[in-house]
Amino acid sequence: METRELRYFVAVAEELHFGRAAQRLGIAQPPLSRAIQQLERRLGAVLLDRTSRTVKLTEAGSVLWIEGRAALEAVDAAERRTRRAALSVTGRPGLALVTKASAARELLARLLDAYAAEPGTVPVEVILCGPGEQGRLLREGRADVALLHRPFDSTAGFHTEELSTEGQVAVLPAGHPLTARTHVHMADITGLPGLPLPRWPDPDGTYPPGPGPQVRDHAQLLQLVALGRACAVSPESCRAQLPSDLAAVPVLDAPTVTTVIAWPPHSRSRAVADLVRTATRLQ
Amino acid sequence: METRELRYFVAVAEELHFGRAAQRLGIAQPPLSRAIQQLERRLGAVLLDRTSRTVKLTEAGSVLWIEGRAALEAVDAAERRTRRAALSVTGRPGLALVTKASAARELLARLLDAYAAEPGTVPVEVILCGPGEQGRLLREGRADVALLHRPFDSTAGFHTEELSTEGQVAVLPAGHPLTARTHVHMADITGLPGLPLPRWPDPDGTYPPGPGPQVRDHAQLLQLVALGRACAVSPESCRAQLPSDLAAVPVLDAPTVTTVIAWPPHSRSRAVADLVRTATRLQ
DNA sequence: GGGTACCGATACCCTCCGGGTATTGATCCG
DNA sequence: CGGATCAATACCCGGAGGGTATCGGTACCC
Repeated sequence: METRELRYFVAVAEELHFGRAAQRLGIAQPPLSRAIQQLERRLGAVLLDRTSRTVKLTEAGSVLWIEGRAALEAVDAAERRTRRAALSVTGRPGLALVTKASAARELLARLLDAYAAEPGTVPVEVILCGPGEQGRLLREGRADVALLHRPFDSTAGFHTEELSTEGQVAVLPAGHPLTARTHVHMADITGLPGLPLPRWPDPDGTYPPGPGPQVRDHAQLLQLVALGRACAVSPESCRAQLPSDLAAVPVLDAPTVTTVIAWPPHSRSRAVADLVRTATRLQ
Repeated sequence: METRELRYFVAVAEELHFGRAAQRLGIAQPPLSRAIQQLERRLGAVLLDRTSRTVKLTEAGSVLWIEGRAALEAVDAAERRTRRAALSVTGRPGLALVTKASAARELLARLLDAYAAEPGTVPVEVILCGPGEQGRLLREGRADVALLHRPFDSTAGFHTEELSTEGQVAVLPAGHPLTARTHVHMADITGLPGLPLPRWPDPDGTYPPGPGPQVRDHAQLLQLVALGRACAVSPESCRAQLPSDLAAVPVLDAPTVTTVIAWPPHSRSRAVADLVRTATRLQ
């Protein structure tokens, strides 16, 4: 199977319309129809149920859609990583590390310092992204390693090593009655009048229904808490970045957050291995 | 990047010889040279250092070799799974489960029974393979789910759920002095005169150096123990399959063995999800 | 040191595959 | 019934991909 055929099929599977799919691919409709027919013949499988009015995926078509998308991602990742590796000979970055913009600031700093101090290391490019995007960047080959936070981020199909675990704290406006307590429980903060927990976007970018304001990153979150419009539950380490108008109280029964370093399972690069080793020896 | 180009490059990267690679690919050498040049031009990266006598991988070439192989595996897996999904409409198997020939016999039986009893299930084809091969079969798309045993099998880049954990026992010829003991430690059995621990093959099929006989599967192992040529450390559940001329003694400090069910991380199939759910609820 | 074997690159030709335009045929809708 | 929509078919063309012959450079050997 050629990647061209796969791209064609994925386009049709997503548009469920040959004309639109062809347009999206930048080709005419007839060659697209032919390519799909040929693919079906070669696979010995009907991928699409089509009348002259509608196009639907068959069982086999659904499988090829999911599996094919993953395969195309792998091909693109291979291409991107190769390009980056080629640049690193002449140009700068040898390794790209991705993490959430708002997390693990101190851990990351220590990691980069420790790694840079090792002999034979390469420059590390740090990519900061929004929550939940690390996995995608890693899969797409835009990064070589990631710092993830369980259970928030999925460790989807990567190798991981645990780096540190921490409890969580409730982040509240300074002066809120609860800030006088030495600790709270989840039950204490889930139903606070006027201070709902915010909603984070799903992986597809939409927000789950519910009360609470929509947030996209940690800065927005803190802003909302400062404004007295929400309260939040965050990993303990966020305390270091907390402005003076916010206060934090440990939440005893909130799930523990584990920071892990993750990388693609087949990675054989010496640089990735070194960085992971450095990270696990940090503590 | 087309899979054809990738296959060509991987062949050259593995042979380090254009002639042999071309032969392996079933084409002539000149078109292969051209294809690689074209790939290098498109990527803007030198992949191979070549003189008229030798061919070596560059840094970027190594990256593309590793990443490209993984990508090709993903493409092949997509193709195979699609073919199987198409067959399952007309023909038999809807789901392929792979496990070691010698392990989890009882657990597997219970799982298959429980799954078959659920509504809306599909036929499950059971594939038995040698130790350490499950991951490969899963990656290649020859199977949809696998039963693995940590820490022996790598859970490489899959999603997993733990099913059960068990201790390990030393398997010895019946009548051996140690069989009188209620338990032993690793130290008791590592240096037994005439009863070395056998050697298992590495993933590449070669055996690590050392004393101990070479074994490829559990049957060979038991055979060797029965012959008084080796002793073994195996998961407790193997006791049920132990012939009368062998005896088992718990090893207190041997690593615990965890049976996990594993599947490709992007799998969206209802059948896989059902099977996993059934498995986790087994206990 | 020249001859030779080896090996990747180049030159050149040819075929067929992938893409384009024009049209058909089927289905739904007013 | 007529028009609109959409996938399939018919037909043509250009170029990408493959083959053969040959070149040019390097190591080896008598």
